[in-house]
Amino acid sequence: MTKTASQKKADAKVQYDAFLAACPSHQLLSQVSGKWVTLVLSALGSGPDCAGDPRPMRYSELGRIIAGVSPKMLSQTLKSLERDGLIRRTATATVPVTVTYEVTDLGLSLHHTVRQLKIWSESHHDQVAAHRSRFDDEQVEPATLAMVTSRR
Amino acid sequence: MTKTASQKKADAKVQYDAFLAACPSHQLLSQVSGKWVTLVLSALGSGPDCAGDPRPMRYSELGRIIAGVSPKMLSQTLKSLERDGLIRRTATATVPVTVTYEVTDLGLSLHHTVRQLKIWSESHHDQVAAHRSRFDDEQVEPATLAMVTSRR
DNA sequence: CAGTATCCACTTAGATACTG
DNA sequence: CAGTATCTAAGTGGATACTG
Repeated sequence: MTKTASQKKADAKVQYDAFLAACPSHQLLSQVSGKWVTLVLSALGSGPDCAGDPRPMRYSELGRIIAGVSPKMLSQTLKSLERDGLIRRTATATVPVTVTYEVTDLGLSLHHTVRQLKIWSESHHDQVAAHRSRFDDEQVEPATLAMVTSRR
Repeated sequence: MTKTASQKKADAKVQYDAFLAACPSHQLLSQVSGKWVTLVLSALGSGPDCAGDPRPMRYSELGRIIAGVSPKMLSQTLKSLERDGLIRRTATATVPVTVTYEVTDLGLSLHHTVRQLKIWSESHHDQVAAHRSRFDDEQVEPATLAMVTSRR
């Protein structure tokens, strides 16, 4: 039995998904674009004020600085960063236990790379916003006309 | 009536979400990390083989090159990129109509910035993978012990 | 203090069918 | 050719309560 067109398509998709999943840059991108990853990385990499030097911080300190993060997301984010060797976790056996996190050299180098993206976005933000509002204005015109004529 | 603790917390969260939503670099990051954005951008910015020069391409050509993309996601991605001024859409009134897309200067500059990230990920991929497998091995040890003892 | 466990709501993407 | 419309499935984040 020969393959149908939809089977071939499905095969191609699987191949492609495998490729995407194996692609290092896509892995990185989806990792880095997690809602809290960059916040943790920049807190740890640039200090609490995001403008200083790298400094180890405790779990609860991160939770305080990164407003709105839930314990779940914080530990999830920290764990995945630690897993990838971007941050280092240190537990000291006091009572209660003290845990600190700090960026590794690897994490710091990623942080610097991501900063470049940040710089791009800040310096081109105006242009993007301008394009966006102009685009939206153009799109709305026909729609509003339709709305006005159809309304009542 | 004074605010309860949970109300204050909710307020803080709203404030924070508004801040995040307004933050240009986070907007960019979530935009760029969309599954198809980088693929479209690199197809348009580096040609079909991802190693050439920028060249205008047609809707169906993009659909063919970017394996696995549905028409819905392709047009959605193209539209948002056009909205932000990163690509330009040109329709020629032939029968049937011909539409081409090409990167703008703005889009090209973003493409180059993202390439830096790609380069980072490719040159550090080994390190990350090494950390990851070592981390996973360490974590599995106690779990396997539990599994072995509990199994049957 | 430093998390884990659970449940729920919501966004997103994919398949599919249809249109100017 | 170049899309749009609709429905559904799945992954993700959030709130909350609990634990060593």
